Amino acid sequence: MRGAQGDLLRLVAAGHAESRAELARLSGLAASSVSLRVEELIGSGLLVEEGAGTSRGGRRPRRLRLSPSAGLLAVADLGAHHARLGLLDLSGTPLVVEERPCEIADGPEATIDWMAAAFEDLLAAHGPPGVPLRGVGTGIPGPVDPATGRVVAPSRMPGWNNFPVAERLGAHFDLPVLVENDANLMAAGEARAWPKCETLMVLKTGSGIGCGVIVNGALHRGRGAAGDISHVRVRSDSSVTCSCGHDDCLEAYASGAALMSVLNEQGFEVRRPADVVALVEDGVPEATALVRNAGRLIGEVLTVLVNFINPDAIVVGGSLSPAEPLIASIRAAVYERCLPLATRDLEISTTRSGPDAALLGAGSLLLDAVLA
Amino acid sequence: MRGAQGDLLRLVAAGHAESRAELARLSGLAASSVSLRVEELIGSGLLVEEGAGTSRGGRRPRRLRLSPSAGLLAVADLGAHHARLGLLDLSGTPLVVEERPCEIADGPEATIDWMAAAFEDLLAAHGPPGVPLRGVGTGIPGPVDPATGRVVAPSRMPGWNNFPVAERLGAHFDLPVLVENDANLMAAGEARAWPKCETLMVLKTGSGIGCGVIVNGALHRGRGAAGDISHVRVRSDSSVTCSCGHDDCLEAYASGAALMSVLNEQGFEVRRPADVVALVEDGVPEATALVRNAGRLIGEVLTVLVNFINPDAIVVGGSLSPAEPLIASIRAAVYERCLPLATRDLEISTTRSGPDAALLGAGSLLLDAVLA
DNA sequence: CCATCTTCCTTCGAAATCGAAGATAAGGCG
DNA sequence: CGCCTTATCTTCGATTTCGAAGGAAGATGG
Repeated sequence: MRGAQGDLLRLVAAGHAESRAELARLSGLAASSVSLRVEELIGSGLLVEEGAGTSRGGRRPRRLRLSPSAGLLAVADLGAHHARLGLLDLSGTPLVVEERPCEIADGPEATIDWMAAAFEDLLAAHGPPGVPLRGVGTGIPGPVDPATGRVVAPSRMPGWNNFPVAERLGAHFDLPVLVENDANLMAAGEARAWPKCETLMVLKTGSGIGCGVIVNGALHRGRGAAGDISHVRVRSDSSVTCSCGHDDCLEAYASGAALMSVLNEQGFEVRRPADVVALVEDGVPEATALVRNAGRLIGEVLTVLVNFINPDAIVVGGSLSPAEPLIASIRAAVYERCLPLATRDLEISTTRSGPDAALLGAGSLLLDAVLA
Repeated sequence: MRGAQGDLLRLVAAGHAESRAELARLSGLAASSVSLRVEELIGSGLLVEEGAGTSRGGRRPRRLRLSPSAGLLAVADLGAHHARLGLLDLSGTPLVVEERPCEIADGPEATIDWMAAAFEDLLAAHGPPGVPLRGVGTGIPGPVDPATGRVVAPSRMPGWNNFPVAERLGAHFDLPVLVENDANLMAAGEARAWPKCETLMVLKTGSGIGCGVIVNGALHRGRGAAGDISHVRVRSDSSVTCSCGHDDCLEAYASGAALMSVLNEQGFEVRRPADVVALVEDGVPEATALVRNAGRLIGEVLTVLVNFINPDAIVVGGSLSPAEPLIASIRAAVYERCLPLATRDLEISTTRSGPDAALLGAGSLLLDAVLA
């Protein structure tokens, strides 16, 4: 969408503006120009006027929304053994979300082709007739080079190194394509739920430990690995060699995989990070102690980062995040050791967007490409 | 300066554009509009056309510069016992820079009033007649709340806590006033010398350890303390309690003050960080070992941050930075332990802007306020 | 030396944007 | 209920910006 119209559409779609007046304030355009463009957008069927908003002391705003028939986005979040798939409208509202089994170890060609078929499937089953698909996107559990859309040196994705994911996915759909690290997508999704926070750290605690960073309201990608904290050296009595070849990486002590391996050795049967959470909720002391120690280690790493970028909030998500002791010990470590100025208004809490955060984030980022 | 004209002026002043064509490319305006505005700016005496630039295969650009008579900026960089003072033109080029003794421990009122007098002094001696002062700014060796221009909980500035520096300085000059942490100013100054780097970490190694962060080309302030790494816990055999009350802060091992105190105990006479550098250059093994250890500790802290924000470059400045072993051991630690993706094109080197980096940074930031 | 290409800059009618004024639609208050 | 205040949205003439076309000045290459 060209020029001013695209800007307005983006503001509405992203949820930043709901009325002509808000659009004028946020876009910097004159109110009269906004009205003209909005009429055009309504005329072309992309926006709809829907009832009135609440008054702020004067005339009530006429609420604007993206037309449900403006288009659809198909998004996915790949995990090691499952994929979450969803269909969103252009304002990022999910029409349908499903989780399906999917082995990432089957390699990139098979996985991506499977994903494309699943998207077609969802469209046929849940896509309103006549509404066009406008973009596709997926999250990848490994580093992604933002420039090329290739996976770069992933640690747990055999066969994917340097594979041009965006290209392959684009071959199925002649549309804007987004390929992004899963923690980054999660961060982008959470960012919409924390509108007052300009700087945000979003932690994904599952089998691995991922982290996405929002600086100044925008996802910070760096060279594609920004937010990676899993191979930070932690202070520890023992000494463990991580898969990356270095000693005492955070991941080797505090990731879901590390916790599971210890618990399995101790005779518990855990297969997924959620099983660890279940043990903690059942009050199994070994599990609780382990999780608490993981939180302490993660928190100690975060102290450095909190002093450094002064985030407005730290959001903890991922399959391990429901474990209360985890977030409690993260909080304790951060509040104890960070500078007062950095923690004064710092909020540390669990996800506001829930398990679909990454899908919502994919929608949010895709929007920019679709309405460019 | 209102609207489009201000944007163009800023681009020229910041050194991003030198011709109408470049302005058109960078501002997003049409070439014809740029020409119109530039004519107006030349007419009002703010811009001057000065010779021709070098051809890039076609007609040579007509080079634009800020008029030397467009205005002056008075800037300072406060240290514990000295202040650097300078007069810049609006393009950030220094007319004069001086270092004068100044005790920050004399308290804020005395220091700021002294600074105002020194500015008047410089203007009288070096300010071209008829050229107006357009803004004043200063760097402070402690945290500054960007919103209020107050000093917040400084560690080595008795009597300054919560003092409204910007307000007091503004009472002397009815002009835009900038008050900013000194490491942040240094970062802003270096950023101009690293135009291809979007993300930059600038380390100030002197009596203390400061760090400024440039993300996406802009200074990241966070809550005012962003970049603070001096109170990060380091791995160490012994145990030292820092002035902040915690154990084993980086500052307690690797700051110039810490090195000086150890060397003094060993019978060397060192009064300033530069004396430490001199010992190292004289090949005194005790000093070299100490500096190398400091570099290693700093480097280990940086590994976390490099993995996290993936900077394009790390710039080391400050009075300790001429010591070769310091930067060498920082490099060693970072390259050894960071992710390959993060270090692939990472440059780690000493300052490009030299000792005036902070003054140049103050000019750069002040410009935004002056041309707003 | 001359044709051709590239880049830089200007000209001028068309289109978009602005902003002041006013119309419209609420809530608050005596 | 009338009147004031606040806020939203529209109308319309003035201003700014755009973009296509072309002129200016130099590079390139026979």
